[in-house]
Amino acid sequence: MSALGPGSLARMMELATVLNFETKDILFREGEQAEYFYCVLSGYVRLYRLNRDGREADIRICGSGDTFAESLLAMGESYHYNAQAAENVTIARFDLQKVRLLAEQERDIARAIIQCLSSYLRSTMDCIANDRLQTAPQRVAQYLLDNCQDCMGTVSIRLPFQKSLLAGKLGLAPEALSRAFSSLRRAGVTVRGRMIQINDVNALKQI
Amino acid sequence: MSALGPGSLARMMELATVLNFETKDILFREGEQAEYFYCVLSGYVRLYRLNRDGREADIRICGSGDTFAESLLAMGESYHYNAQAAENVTIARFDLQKVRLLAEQERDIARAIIQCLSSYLRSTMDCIANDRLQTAPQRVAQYLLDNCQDCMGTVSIRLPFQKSLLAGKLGLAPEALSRAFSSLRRAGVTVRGRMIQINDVNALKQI
DNA sequence: CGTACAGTTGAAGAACATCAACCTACGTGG
DNA sequence: CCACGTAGGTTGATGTTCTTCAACTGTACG
Repeated sequence: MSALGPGSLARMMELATVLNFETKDILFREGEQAEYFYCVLSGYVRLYRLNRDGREADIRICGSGDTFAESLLAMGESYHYNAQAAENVTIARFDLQKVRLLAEQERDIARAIIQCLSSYLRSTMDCIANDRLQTAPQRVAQYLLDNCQDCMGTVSIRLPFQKSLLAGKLGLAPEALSRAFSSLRRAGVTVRGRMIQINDVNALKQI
Repeated sequence: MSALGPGSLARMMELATVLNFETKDILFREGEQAEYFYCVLSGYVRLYRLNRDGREADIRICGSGDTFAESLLAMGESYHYNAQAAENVTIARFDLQKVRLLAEQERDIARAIIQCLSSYLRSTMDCIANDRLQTAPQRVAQYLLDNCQDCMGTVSIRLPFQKSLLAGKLGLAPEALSRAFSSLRRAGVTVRGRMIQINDVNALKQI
């Protein structure tokens, strides 16, 4: 949105419907007819898939400012994952068909879509590489490092969501995340609820 | 390309440089200044990342018609993975900066980029879900099913590349792929070199 | 004070990686 | 024509990593 000119911005805002969902509400399911794409305004939304046995795997955790199901602007008939509110959330919903038409007319909207898709493609590819290269403690260490701004000496971080959600985001069972945290204690990471203190950022980088 | 009008197509072709690489040649490395994006014309290109110990993990295997590094059209300064020829390949190379300008002018080029990014984003998200939900035999079974067209009764498939490349694509060590194939024998899958015979497609779907 | 939920810990097992040996198929040079 | 070397693939043995299940702990909230 921040990349749009005033005219396009206004026309996008006209198409937006703002909605609230409560924790664990399902926004849509895999296979459903896709009519909208979404932008998170507050809270977190979990995108996940099921296997035949009903086991769930998170694909992405969307926070405020993130969009999802945008890739259906180009191709879509139906959603290919489930979306669930991880907590009480506010989202903006856009009619896919109308945005498609708008993107044909307005260059800056098309450009914003390209930016957005590129950025998600990149982070999704990063996710594959991390899953395949890193162990659980390494993934957690990287998450912490990615989420501390200044990144020097001693830092404190507050997790923005539940640990079980972080576990899913990192492709781990909640127990594995817990064990990863406790194995990071020897690297100077102290966990108290959602507060995480890192004694030495450089030590963490060595993990 | 097939979605472009004649004018845009011609202007894109003007920007293309066709190049050949031999097996194991490196097209570019992670962190290098990005000047081009690529389209595979024949052969296969392996996109991969390294961890600190030098272990490699494949992110994507690109065959003919696939593009890569297109996400840099929106954002890029440098490549964020390595690209290596998995066999003798022919590729077309496009100057990123020039295509950026062209995409600003020509709507159909912007639309084609959106299509392309959407499709890769979708398949990359599928890859994450598969990695997290499926075991090695299941991934192999799904690969086989995805690559048999008619998909009824008995089918034969010829792998388009080496098994070690398939292993990397599926996020497995070569030994794990070999074991997965041998565990699929009881589901009626016979492997002889690159030829794979599936006795009963429906049985494979149950895996 | 009791209930519910998030998180931790322990024990067991599954799945995969790694290392090493071996087994082809193929091409080369004597 | 045969010995040899190489590269791709298989198989076995072993260890690591993570999942799963279960019991338990802490904490927030009515």
